[in-house]
Amino acid sequence: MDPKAFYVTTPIYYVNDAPHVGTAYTTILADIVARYHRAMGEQVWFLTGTDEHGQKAADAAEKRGLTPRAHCDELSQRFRDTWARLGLAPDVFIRTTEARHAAVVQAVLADLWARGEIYKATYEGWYHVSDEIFVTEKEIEEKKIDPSKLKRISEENYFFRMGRQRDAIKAAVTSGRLDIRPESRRNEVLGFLEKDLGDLCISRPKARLSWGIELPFDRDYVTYVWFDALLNYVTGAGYRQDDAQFARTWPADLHLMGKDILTTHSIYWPAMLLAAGIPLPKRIVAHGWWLVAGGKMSKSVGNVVNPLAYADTFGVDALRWFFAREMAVGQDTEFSDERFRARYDGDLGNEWGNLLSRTVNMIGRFAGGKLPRPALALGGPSEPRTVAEALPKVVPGLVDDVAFHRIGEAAMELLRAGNRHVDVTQPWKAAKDPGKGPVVADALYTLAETVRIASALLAPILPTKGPEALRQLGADPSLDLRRALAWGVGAPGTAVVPGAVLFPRIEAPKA
RNA sequence: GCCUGCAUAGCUCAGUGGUUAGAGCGGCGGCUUCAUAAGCCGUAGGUCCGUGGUUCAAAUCCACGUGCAGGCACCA
Repeated sequence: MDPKAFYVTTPIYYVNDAPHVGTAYTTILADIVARYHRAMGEQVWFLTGTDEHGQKAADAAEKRGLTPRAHCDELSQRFRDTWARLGLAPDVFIRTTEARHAAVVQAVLADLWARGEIYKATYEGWYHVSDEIFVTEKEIEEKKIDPSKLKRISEENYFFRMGRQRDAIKAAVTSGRLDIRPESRRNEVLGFLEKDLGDLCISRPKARLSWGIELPFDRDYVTYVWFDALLNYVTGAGYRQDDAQFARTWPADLHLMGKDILTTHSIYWPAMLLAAGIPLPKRIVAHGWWLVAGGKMSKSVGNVVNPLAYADTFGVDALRWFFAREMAVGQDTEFSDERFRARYDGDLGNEWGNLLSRTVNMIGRFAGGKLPRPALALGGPSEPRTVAEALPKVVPGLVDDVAFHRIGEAAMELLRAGNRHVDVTQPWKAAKDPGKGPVVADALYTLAETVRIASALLAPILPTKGPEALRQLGADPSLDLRRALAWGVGAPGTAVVPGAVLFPRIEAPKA
């Protein structure tokens, strides 16, 4: 049997929101996760996609004079185009409007209905007549809705017995079988589970909303959001379509998402899976928001960051680096032009790109363009070597923790040690002294290994620039990361390939 | 209203009882030229939110207060 693949997901994004910094961040994060696991020799299955049913999509389509299908085709394509532009390579881009997904949703619903996990009941509440939606008392108060627009009505609907699953979910979270991170979010979920867990309304009468997946046991209704959207994670893994694929993909190893939809994923989704008899995902990680000037980005304030503009100006790799390096997953973090430039110029240009330049150049000038054979074994002891040799022990754990800011910091620490080593050894001076050939060889070998290892380590975050740096050093970009991290892999005699400056200074004033 | 978390250098943060509290960035001074006006060295800068307590010893544990963030308050 094929080995289990590492299965990482983003949420499927609602088509009526255009791709923005939040969705771009989540998707890039998932791509980085996928690349690290691939770099370490694992099979990977990376899913993203679009959520396309529901009132907003139907309304928007009607306004444009399009069928919902045509409207969604167009908006879904916008996400695909954006991800392609950002160089993201999901293994599957799922759409909730795919026929195979409807089949999965209906099969699960039919099964739950047959086993009494779904029942019909009456919902009574305030209905907003012109908006054609039910509103809560909280919403009425907060949005100061005009009472004359509200009507008290009751409606028959179908409910999923979510409350039954409370203890099982709690047990899964407490035991760590369902690992929710960061810990503060896990506590939040456990707090939520302390109280009674209600059942979940999962339907809408077609008379009110027809753009959805029909309930298999009542053709007058479609299912509402939860089963429709969440089951994509199993559809995309081959559930009820390809048993072999499902077996090597599910359970998901990592559901990534913004903190806004944590409850949905850590309560509703596990409840659905438990009721359906499908194993739970292993881990849920909720990340924070990108803030601007200390506050949330908002369209009305006009302070929304367009990540594509940064990718266009500085390159996709630079955007990925900023996302990975600047935000500790789980915390809110500020996105500013100043910080972006500091990361680009400081980390990428000065520490990494510049060290690559000076190393390749010195090998060209003082070693005939080939990686010299060190006099001392592996170039002798040195600070960069000490730093590098600690990496294999910590990197896998950092990947597992989705702690890419720490991986970035570790790479920078290595590069800083490399830059110091240049000053300590001063190869350009030693090269003038015929008796110091061994010193030059050791220094240049040490520097080349330093940059090679840092570049290999960073390649999953910067999938263009990392391999480019490795090629300039004559190293193999396809080498397994665990192997590439080993000091001494660089073979004496390897020709360096001087190339373009890795991160040229960009003078554009604003992205 | 209830619950949780956080509060450390100008900025972002590390530091979960034990010598003069650390890093990166930024500031200031110097050195250097292999390199992308890059690099290196040195240096300044902190009542570790406040008050009280536990302890031989507290940024670190406890209580209260203040501030900020978040969750819940029967959101189909």
